[in-house]
Amino acid sequence: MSGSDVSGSDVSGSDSDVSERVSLDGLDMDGIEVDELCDRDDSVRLDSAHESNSDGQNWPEFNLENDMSNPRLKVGMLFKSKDSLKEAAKQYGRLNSYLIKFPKNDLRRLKAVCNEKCSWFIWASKLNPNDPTDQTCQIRSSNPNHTCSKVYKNRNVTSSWIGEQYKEKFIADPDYSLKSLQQDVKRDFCCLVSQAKCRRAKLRALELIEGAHKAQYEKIYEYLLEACKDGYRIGCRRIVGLDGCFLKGYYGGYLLATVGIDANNGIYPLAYELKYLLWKAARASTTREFDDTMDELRKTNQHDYNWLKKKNPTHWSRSHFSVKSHSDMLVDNLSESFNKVILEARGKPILTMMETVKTKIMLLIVKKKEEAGKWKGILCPKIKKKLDVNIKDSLRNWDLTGIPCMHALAVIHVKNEFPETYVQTWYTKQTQLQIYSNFVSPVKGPKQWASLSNMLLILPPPLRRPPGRPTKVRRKEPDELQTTERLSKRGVEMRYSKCKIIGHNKRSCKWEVGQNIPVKRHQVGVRTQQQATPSQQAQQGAPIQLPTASTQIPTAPTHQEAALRQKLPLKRKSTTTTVRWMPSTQESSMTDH
DNA sequence: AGCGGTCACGACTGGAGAGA
DNA sequence: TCTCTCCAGTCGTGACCGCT
Repeated sequence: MSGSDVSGSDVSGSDSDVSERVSLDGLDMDGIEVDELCDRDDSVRLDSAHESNSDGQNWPEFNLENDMSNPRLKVGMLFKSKDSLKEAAKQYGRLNSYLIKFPKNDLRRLKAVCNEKCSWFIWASKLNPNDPTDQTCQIRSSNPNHTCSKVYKNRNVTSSWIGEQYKEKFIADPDYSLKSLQQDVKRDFCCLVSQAKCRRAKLRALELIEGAHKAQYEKIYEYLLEACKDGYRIGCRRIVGLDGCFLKGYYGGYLLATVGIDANNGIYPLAYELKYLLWKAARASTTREFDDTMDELRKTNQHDYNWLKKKNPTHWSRSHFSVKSHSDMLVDNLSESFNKVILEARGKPILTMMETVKTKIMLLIVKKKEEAGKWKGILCPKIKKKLDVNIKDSLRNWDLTGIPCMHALAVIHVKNEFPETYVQTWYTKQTQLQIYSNFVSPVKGPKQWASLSNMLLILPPPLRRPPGRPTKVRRKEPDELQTTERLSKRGVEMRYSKCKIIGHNKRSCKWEVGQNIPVKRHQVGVRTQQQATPSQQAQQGAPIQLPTASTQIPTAPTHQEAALRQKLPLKRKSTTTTVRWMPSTQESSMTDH
């Protein structure tokens, strides 16, 4: 049996009056000459079709994976389910620029048509309607010929479909723009798509590549980084840097990173999570030096002194640090360094982000371990250098850092001993090697993660995203260095380049050029009162005030655009508006009653 | 089985408005 | 200019029903 090939005999806009319509059941539909069809070798009746099938004849079966690149829908063809047939018909329409619709679609049958005027159709029904377990569906009859022209706006070219088609492009080029996507769809599928659709397509593609944001939140419990913790327990000193970095992903928020110090004073990631006088007080290594500096501050700036006095110096001044920490580090540069390392991961869904961070950590651990292996001597190089130039005269520094001060070094030399042996074991090469002896093992696939069904499900933070483009760049404090500088446009006269009129820009242009005609919404059936455009004024006999500087003829809206404007949607509901930029448990709501 | 009709629901979409 | 969110309209879908 060679069924009629619906996709193959594409005669778009053909003048063939004789429809090559084939029906398996031999019914006379719309005046089709059944006898004539029956005389043809390739025409088959439904009765014989069923008989043949029950006799074991093999009808061609549609393969959703292989046949989708060029779906050929033949009469008698079998589909695993009605949905498979629908998808195949849609795909046929997308690839051949036809808008396929399904006016009849119920539990036992499916009819696909092209449009009202086109004679193309497919009729299919369940092979075994009495068997609820068997979803197999067969094309019973069809007309493969189109009597319509092709369409360039296809509803079946959905954002999801575009996203799947162009997934690879987004992998190759993460900065693949919406404009490029729009042009590529137009070129590849002869289909005009809006930018909004392209945007959703991009979201879909990124979701396919990186995983859905919400789905990943639910897996956080099952995702751990044990190796990091082990390394910290073995060799790092009891000091950690805790710092947050701003996330750019869908749910926003902060990543709290906990970073330790390794033997060589380098950063060791544990888990993911004032001016001159201020610095002088912070760097003071003795309480006496600290008190003197604070006195100086009180005399110069009482306000700053009062503010600083309220802070516990054990948290910020070297002079009050516990000697147990074995570190004199004042700032959280280690955390900032870590934030820079993970910069590229911040916009991704949570687990993808953590995986990216983990990969960075794995590489870091291997690199550090290899470096440590090459060191000569018992001390880490940075510490050795520090020891060589240690000119600090405070004994407390030895207590605080574990590295002998200048006086101690002199005594050690007098005693003819090695200064290295007086340095705390925190700084030895052996310690460094121990810290990096653990590897971050690759995480097994999600299917192999231990199920924690007894735990409360983690949901993404409740979030209502306000209109407008979300912030991706952290707002800098006034005293922070601004990366970009722009000349202010305050006081500069605006001029919209198309209508050439001074005093407004594109957005506020009310001429035809700008098309920003104010439309009253929220009035169903009420004709909108618009400001008359020059052409409308002309029609009404009113004098036209054309822009004098204009050399361009404003483009008139198309009929479709005009119709759309007539039917512009209703005004948005002015109900309670909840504005919450950052996820929080406390809902801040702005009500406009 | 083929076909036509109605209706509720919801996915998808375009456009407005906004920030970067 | 680009990108983003939200809103409301459009239209496809599925579940009915009934007639031929």
